[in-house]
Amino acid sequence: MRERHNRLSVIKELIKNNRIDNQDTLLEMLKKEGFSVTQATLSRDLKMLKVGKISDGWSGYYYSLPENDFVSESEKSYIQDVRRGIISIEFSGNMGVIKTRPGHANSVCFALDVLALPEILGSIAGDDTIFIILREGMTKEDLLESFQTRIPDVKD
Amino acid sequence: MRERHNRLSVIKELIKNNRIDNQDTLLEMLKKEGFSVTQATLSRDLKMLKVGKISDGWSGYYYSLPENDFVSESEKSYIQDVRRGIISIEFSGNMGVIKTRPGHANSVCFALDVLALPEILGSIAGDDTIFIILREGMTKEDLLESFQTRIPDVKD
DNA sequence: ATATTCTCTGAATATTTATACAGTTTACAT
DNA sequence: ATGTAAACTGTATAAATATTCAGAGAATAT
Repeated sequence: MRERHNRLSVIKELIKNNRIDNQDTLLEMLKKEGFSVTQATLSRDLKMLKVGKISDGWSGYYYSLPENDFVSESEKSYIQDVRRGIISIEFSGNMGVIKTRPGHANSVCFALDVLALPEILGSIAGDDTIFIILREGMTKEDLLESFQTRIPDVKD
Repeated sequence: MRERHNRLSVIKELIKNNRIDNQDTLLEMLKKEGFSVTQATLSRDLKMLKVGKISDGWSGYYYSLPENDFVSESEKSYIQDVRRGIISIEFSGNMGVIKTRPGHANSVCFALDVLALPEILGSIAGDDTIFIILREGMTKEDLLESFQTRIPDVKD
């Protein structure tokens, strides 16, 4: 009776790939996938999967898998942005200059902003150059170390 | 009738500092804070605040403020920069002029840049004055509203 | 001033979600 | 084989949350 197990992973997929905002519609989708259960069971499944219901930032709510499977998913793409764009980092006092491939400064800068490294007070991007300001008390070593851990494989 | 505004920020605090898992208990807490409303109103408030309900990883669910208020701790310091420096905003056509305390224009301008309000196409700072250009299709009302939500308590 | 619109609200109700309870099936020990 | 416990589920219902409707002020326009 490993039925539930399969169902759970299907539910996970459905939630990841769709904007679902109530159990009845999810129930429909499940039926199409060949799983026929009642709302009560689904409710239990969702609880088991620790699914949350969060705002879409506009006027509605939708189901979402717990942070771990999500935040890091999105974070990964930012890390990729950094990896793809970055060429070098150098420092002068509390300022850093990141050189990027042409046109990549913005995506890298934005990504850094999202990653919210504690060492960086702020950053501003041109076309292939980013200025970063270290937060007071932070050193370039601190930042590079943070890079090492948050964005592995970025050489310096 | 600025009642709701106050209530919203109290609700925010309550949610941030407590593990609340239903509206009735939140309603109780609100009452103790001097706000007496019905569940219907609270439901609307929560929607307005984009509050979500997420798993505690164990066996229950609790209310949680949207990522935004959390992801960018760094954003808070920029918001502070704006609050500290700004004096007034006025508009003429698609241009805006922000007056700041002497020497603050740059920090405010930089902060606005980081906050990346969608209504602002670009901005340039002098010593106590910032010019901003509204993005096409955006109105000053849009911008002021954006201010309201991103940088609460900045009067205009 | 009067009309008009907008924001905010409560009461009642609809919708959505969770759970108590009972029944079925499987696993596993005796 | 029989008993017992555990996992899983549906039905019915409770609990939680959202929305419809109507109305009261405030704000703005005429």
